[in-house]
Amino acid sequence: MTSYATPSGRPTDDWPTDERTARAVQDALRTRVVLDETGPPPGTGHVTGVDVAYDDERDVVAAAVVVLDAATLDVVEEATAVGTVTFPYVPGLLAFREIPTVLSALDGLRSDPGLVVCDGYGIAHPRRFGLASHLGVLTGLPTLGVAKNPFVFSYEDPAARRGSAAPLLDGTEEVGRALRTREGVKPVFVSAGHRVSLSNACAHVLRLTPRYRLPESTRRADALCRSALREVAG
DNA sequence: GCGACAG
DNA sequence: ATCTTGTCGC
Repeated sequence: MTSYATPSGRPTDDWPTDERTARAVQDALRTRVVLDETGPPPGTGHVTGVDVAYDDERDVVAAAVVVLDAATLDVVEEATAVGTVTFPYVPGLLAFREIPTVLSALDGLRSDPGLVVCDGYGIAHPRRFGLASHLGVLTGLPTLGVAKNPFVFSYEDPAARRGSAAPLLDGTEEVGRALRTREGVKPVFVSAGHRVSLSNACAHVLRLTPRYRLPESTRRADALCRSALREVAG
């Protein structure tokens, strides 16, 4: 079993607790993001969904990882982990709130995660180092981000049919893509995390959304982390 | 200076 | 993220 919670960014010891340090960590690790790889072929191997749920009253956080067969979208394996919230929600620093517990959940897997699909952004980030990129650099796994909101970026509404896309822009730079996963429904916002190209990231997301707006991987992980949270809290 | 701002 | 009733639709 591979251990993810121990490498360069341990979730306990050298994990930032203040914003100043957290931004410095992002600036230091962003140089390790790999963008010149195409990533695993869509529809092959495993695709793992990751999500986290909170109980702010008790500072409890529950993470879930669900491994799917990329071809059939059948569940191959699941794992959860419960931890303590050690970082507040600060736009741009989401990774420091979620990653420690996610790494613990990944440690509970026996299967190869394959491509990891995160709830949030990859390089579509003020410092080009969002949650998905951060998780990718710490684990070495290929990752991509799927967000439900455009964050600080702009975009023009893509055509109504499923599969249509429009650039997600930071000024004139394309940092991701607004991708229509369901006809006439608000698009999702996809960005490359680590070791995956933007176009392949979109191809993966389309394969993961045969029926709903959000990827099957994140829907599965969302349901799992919520039930995991209920088992330890309210 | 003030507001906006992934989850 | 989370707090929450009813309601429209397959």
